[in-house]
Amino acid sequence: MMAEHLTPTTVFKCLADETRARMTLLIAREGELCVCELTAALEESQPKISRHLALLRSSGLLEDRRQGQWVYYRLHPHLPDWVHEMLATVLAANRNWLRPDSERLEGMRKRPERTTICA
Amino acid sequence: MMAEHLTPTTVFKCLADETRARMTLLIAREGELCVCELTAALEESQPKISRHLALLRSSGLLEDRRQGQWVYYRLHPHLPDWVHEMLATVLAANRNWLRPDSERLEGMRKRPERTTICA
DNA sequence: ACTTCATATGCGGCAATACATATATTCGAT
DNA sequence: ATCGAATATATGTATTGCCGCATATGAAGT
Repeated sequence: MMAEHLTPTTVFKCLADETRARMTLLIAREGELCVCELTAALEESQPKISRHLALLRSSGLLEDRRQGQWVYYRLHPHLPDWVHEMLATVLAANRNWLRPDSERLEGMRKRPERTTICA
Repeated sequence: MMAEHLTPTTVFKCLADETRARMTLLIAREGELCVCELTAALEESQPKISRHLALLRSSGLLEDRRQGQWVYYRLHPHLPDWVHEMLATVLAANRNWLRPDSERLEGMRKRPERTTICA
């Protein structure tokens, strides 16, 4: 169910759940995060995190890549500009709201090291 | 249930319904619209429109004002900046998506004339 | 092959939400 | 006072969405 159409409603539905909003903004902020990092940062169960990630992926908002035993999620590269702008705006104005999550992420130990293959 | 906090999730929940997203963007575009104009523009039943407007109002996204027999809705004046920015971004990039609604609005006859009391 | 760690998914239950229809309310005009 | 237009709400029902739990998949190492 790959959505290249990505209507406003679709995007808003994706972000209308607190877990998904926190995940998405954290990913937008960090660039790329794996499931276990999100599980730790949000302090939610792994199945719950995975569930919401699957929804965000199938909606076309996120893209995943597998590296070893980990699966990393990032914003989908073909995301329309307005979605990026929107996320940036929301992120900039709601740093406090996201702070607990980002702090737990910082404090997380044994974070998987990604081999920076990125160009 | 006036929302002074207006978290990202709250705002996104408001816009996660197609009817509400169309209404809100149309109002953001036009400045102010009454129920009958929205009913005509979206081609939806009056109770449906009214219900969604009530939700948007009680969430703090919209404000209403009564003039004669009509009730006009506009974006709530105390809306945080990021919400305005967000709506502007989405609106600018999705004019086509909103076009059918705005065209029906244009083509509507007997639109109530508002006595421009605005400052 | 077996174990371990990371991630994904099927299922049942529960709560939230949306809808259509019908009925109230409120205002302006007669 | 009464009528009609505009808007709101109430009710019953169907749908959707989220969750927890258990289990399945898949990769890496022994």
